[in-house]
Amino acid sequence: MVSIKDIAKRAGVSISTVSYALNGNDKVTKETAAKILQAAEELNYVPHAAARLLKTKKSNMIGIFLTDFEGNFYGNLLQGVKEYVSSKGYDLLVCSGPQSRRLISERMIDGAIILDATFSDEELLQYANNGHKAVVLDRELQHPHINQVLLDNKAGATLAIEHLIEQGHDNIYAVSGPAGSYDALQRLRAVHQAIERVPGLTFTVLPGDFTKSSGEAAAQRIAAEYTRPAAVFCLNDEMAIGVYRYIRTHTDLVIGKHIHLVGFDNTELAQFIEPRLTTIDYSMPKWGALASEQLIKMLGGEPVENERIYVTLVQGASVTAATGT
Amino acid sequence: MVSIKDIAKRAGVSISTVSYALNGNDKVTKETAAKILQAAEELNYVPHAAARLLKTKKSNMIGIFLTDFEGNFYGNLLQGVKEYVSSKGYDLLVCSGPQSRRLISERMIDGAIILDATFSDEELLQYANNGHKAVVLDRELQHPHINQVLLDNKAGATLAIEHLIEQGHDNIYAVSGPAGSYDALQRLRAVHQAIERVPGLTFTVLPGDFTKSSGEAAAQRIAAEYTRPAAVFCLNDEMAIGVYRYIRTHTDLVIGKHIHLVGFDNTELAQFIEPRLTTIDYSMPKWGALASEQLIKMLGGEPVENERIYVTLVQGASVTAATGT
DNA sequence: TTGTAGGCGTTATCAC
DNA sequence: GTGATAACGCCTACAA
Repeated sequence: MVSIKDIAKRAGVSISTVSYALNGNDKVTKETAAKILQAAEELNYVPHAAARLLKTKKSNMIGIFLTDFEGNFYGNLLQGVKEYVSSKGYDLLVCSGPQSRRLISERMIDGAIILDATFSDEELLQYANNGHKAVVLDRELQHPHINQVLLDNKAGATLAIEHLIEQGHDNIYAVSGPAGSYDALQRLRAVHQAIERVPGLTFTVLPGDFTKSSGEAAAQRIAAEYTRPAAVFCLNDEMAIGVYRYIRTHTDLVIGKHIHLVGFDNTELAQFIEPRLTTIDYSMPKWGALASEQLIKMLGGEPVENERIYVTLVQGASVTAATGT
Repeated sequence: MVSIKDIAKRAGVSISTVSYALNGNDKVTKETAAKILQAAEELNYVPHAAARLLKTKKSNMIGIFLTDFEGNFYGNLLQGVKEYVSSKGYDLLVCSGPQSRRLISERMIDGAIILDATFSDEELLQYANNGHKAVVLDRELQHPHINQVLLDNKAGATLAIEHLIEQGHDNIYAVSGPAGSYDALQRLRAVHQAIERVPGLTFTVLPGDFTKSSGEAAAQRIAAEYTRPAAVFCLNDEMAIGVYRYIRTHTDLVIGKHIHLVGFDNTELAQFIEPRLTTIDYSMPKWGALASEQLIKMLGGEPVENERIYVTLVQGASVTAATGT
């Protein structure tokens, strides 16, 4: 592998001159610089990132940590992150799994974006204490080196429940999320608040874990005890899809008539399914872009405030007005 | 940041002894090793990856390069790769965009998996000539440092067309893929071969680029010239979804009756859409796992052969038998 | 303007 | 068994 030493030899100068020339330092004359650049070109020199990192302590890479690679849930988020960070001269590494965390502690990346419930708060705080910067998308964590960019789960869940109530529904189910999920917890809490505001509702919480199959299980339960139209708020679209699948294949009930359904995330599938799923929408790319903006500001030592991503309700035919009582 | 030097000082030994102890070399006595490990623990030492890499020339990271992060097309592939490589002690970095290529040339990763048409063959060969190992999923490239794991596009496209013909269709369209795509080229070539084998078919190729909107454009064209049932083979599911969307929202034609549709990839959406899309299926995780297996073998200096991923036809109601002539 | 030298955190080769 | 010491490739005062 060719190093600056080789190119120094070929250009007949010292390695420091090469380094200067390569980094565009104007201490070196145009002629020698040209000579050096040419030599570098001829040898097709590429710098060794590790060596530079060792010295400069800056990798110009940022990492985003996801629970897994499944679903196209994250595609737009990643796109948002990538575009922003590369406009700032950073590279993006997408990471998943416990092993890849060494990228943080071993200083391969300059900062991290976390959307991965398998990180514990303690672990993250530990990294922060060791000087690593991060922005978290899935929890609240107070630390000078940690910034938050969170979904407005409360608003979303409230919109969902209020929409069902406005449509005249009074037999309401919520399908919850996995135990460790911050988003699920926030949403469920808001659901309870919205429900309690209106007297006379029948309300049931069914367990769920954000997977299709848990949606199916919930649908089975709902179908089994069906006596009158039910309104179901699944805490994410994935589970709502599970409900669709079960209701359609195992019952004679009809979504949008007997079962009224609301999801959360506005995934691609939600838009294509028939009838279209009523759900909570927000901008994934914006979420990603904002998160990376915050992170890069932190890396530059700028002060940042915690941010929030706003949500809206998109209506589909999966919810219609209740007919009489 | 604490380095082995610090821990050497605290344990009252030399840095080389520390290094030995940390790497589990049995040249050092149990007692000193224990003392050193404890000191490292107390200082909560973490090794600096860049320094190690500089010395050992092994990062234990492999990179997979994708054109973009969109769609959940790659989720299962990535899962397959990740599981395999982490079982072998490697980390996976998911990369996209021109900038991230420096990970290869700057030796941050030990090897690369390429599924990104924006890499040119020349560029890849250049990397290979510089000693970098790669397995390619989207082209044929002969080089001792490059291995191929390709889809059996020919079989897939042939299955698709033959299925349409068997169902009695004789008015056949193919919606092609983007210009640079190896997969698209292979599929289209096989389509032509299958078509030519049967005399008396009406056959039209429509331009496409693997996006939904190009599918919609094709559907528009097909609907405009509609006189009798048409059988359409979209070279991927994404475009087939576009066809659905256009046909459903802009025409009175019915998929599975007037328009018979086949896709390629068996994406999640294809399974949920009504009527279910007939498409070509293959195992994404297996593709990923096989690719990484080949790569890791290459890294270990083992010889490898090019591999192929087999495909099958899955039938949905988007294609039914032609009714009379 | 250019060269010398030291150091970044490791590993590895020697002596002791 | 343990400890100096020289790399690895690059950057950067400081000297010349």
